[in-house]
Amino acid sequence: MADRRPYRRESEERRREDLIAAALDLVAEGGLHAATVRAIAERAGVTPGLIRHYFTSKEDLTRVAYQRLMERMTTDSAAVLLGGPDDAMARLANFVVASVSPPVADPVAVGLWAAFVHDVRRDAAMREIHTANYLAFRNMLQGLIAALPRPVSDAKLRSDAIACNGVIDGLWLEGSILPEAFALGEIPAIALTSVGAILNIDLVAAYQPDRTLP
Amino acid sequence: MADRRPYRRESEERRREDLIAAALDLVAEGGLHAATVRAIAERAGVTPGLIRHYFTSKEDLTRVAYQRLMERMTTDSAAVLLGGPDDAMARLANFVVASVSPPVADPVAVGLWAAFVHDVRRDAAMREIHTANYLAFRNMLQGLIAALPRPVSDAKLRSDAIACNGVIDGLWLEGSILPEAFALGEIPAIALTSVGAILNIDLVAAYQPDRTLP
DNA sequence: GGTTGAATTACACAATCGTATAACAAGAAT
DNA sequence: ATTCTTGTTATACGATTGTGTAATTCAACC
Repeated sequence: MADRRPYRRESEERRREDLIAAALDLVAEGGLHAATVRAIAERAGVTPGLIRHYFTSKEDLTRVAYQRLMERMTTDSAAVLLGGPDDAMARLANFVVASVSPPVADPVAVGLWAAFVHDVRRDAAMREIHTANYLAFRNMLQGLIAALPRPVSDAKLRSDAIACNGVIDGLWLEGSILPEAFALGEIPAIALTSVGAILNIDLVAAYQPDRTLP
Repeated sequence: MADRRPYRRESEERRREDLIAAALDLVAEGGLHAATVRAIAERAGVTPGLIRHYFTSKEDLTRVAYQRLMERMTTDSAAVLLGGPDDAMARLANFVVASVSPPVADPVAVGLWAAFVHDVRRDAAMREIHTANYLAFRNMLQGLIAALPRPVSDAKLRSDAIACNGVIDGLWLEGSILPEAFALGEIPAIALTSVGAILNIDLVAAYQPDRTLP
């Protein structure tokens, strides 16, 4: 008998995590069609058969990977809130800037996200994942807006959140797809001005960049 | 010998157009991976081999199809300007609404557009097509903004255009991907309010819906 | 320290992919 | 009518796809 490939047993969580990460890496690099079962397995350091041991199908893996991606993007945007200033306007300003700056705004991230858009339209499970994460992000934004010292109706609060989310998403998209079309810091500055204009507050003045770094 | 499939000879333009349309249809329906050479040929009513007669490769066909798609989207947005009102604010308002309404804003169109995003990042020719069409749209918007009766600097004009384009794109995206998450007419209304807030004008009042229809 | 269960590898299979090349046939030219 | 050009079909090929199943080997358990 020829020598069989040696291997180590790992926990289910670890293996699933590795496979998900490998899948996302490959989609980011080469699009959905580059994330083949064999390529994912190789990237994760296992053999192709193992994928079907942890996921019922490739479609299953795809769904889980998308969920992980969306989680990560929301988390990265929210990270700036931890340890930041307490002032409501400053918190909102920091959140807005973080949402259109790396690592959230990033060419690779956009390509990654776009790869799943069609599946979201077509697959009900994917759409559910998308809706939940989209609303989570928007509600987080709405919470920040609601904390501002200005009285508004619930209806206005909702449309303000949708509008601000729109600017953020749009600028995130354009700045990420065509980074060379904008000057350094131009997109974050425009984001602050626009969101401020929509909410009728001076967000630019409220912005407090992270000073923990030298 | 068995009967060979009968066929008619067509002009080069007609055949190329049919193949491009078939490719876009299939991408819209089933994503990039559904647009195989065989499926495109069948949809266009020809046999697979003919594709390689009109396009040097499938990649070639893909690029041409993307160019056609982008053209169509810009054209659809601009169509509302023809035969519309002369007032600068009304023209801008109508353009904004058209950009976030069907047929520009549409689940199929978004899926279609997203399918190409990754290729845009990776392929230089695709990126060139994207940049040209993105700037064409933004410049059209900037022209409408510049026509407003308000004095602004060139720099402000540019950032205003980028900001307004951002809101439009973001709302276009969200409204198209999750149409059921918004009330009828909610997205256009928010678009008018937001763009108006950014430019500090009352766009809602300026909006003049098409009255040529009964 | 065997024994056992399950994680992992290995292999096979049918389907489908893009591409290359040769055979045919439709319609214009002569 | 016959020839010629070339648009079009037909067919083949190797590579790659997702998946199903059997063979193995690791690591925990008694």
